[in-house]
Amino acid sequence: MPRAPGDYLNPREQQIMEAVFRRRRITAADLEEVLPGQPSNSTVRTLLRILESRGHLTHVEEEGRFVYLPTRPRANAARSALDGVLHTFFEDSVEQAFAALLSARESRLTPDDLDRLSELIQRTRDGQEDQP
Amino acid sequence: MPRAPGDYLNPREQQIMEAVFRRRRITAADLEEVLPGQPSNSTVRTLLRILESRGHLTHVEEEGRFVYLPTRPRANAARSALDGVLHTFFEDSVEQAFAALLSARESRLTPDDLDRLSELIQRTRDGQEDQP
DNA sequence: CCGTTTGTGTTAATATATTAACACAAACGA
DNA sequence: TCGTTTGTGTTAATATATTAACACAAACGG
Repeated sequence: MPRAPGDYLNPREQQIMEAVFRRRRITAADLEEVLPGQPSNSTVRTLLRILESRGHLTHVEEEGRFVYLPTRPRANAARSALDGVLHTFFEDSVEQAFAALLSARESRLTPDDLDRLSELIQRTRDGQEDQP
Repeated sequence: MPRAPGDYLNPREQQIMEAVFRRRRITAADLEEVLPGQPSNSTVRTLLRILESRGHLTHVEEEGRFVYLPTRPRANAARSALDGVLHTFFEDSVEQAFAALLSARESRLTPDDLDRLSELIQRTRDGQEDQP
């Protein structure tokens, strides 16, 4: 039975959902390698089944084994995750979050990267003109 | 005893840490109002003590009651949270995360907001010139 | 054909999280 | 002064998460 929406995932569930979202799809065997603590294959399959029963995952059968996929659209989940971080740490401010992303990453962002970001903003501005 | 670093928080711990980071500081009475499910004051205090024993919180006494604070520097925690989201959903790409923050928020970001973001990028670029 | 490998479902033991009862101290107002 | 309020610490019952043993099916190689 799915838990109430807005409920938080327990530690193992978090680890699994992150792995699935990162890789888009995952099998029990894959997950066994990914999860810390070297859980048994049996354990991993149980966890996957629980997550499916709670509505977080679904599965398709491929070549005899189960491939698990997130039920939530990826973009949707990504947005929620970002919103959560903004809410907790940045007073829901996109600008503050931007600043954090830029700062101390300076060494990793090339001038070309920055150009692309500027362009992205420009495109956003352009897009707004159509629907003011 | 603190758990291993990198360990995930359980649901209640997540809720509490988010509340503390959002408000910077919190008392048991505050938290009682914030947490879903109307836990008793006794319960809340127990949870806070556990979080302190695990190294996530510390407390100071003010006017006879305990005020709890995160042990981790806020900026540090914020960064980790952002990095986590980037890792799970955006292939560690700042650019992809930017795009997500901009898209579908268009209606909420004013042209002035966008100007400020551009400026932020410009400042980042300027800062880099000093240390190429 | 039969043992090995790799997959599944069922079920249950154990560990951890979650909740709160209870006991006690200090501050406050009648 | 004495009951009430609001805080604390100790302790324990209960619920949930976590782990994996066990049983069985299908595919594969010798």
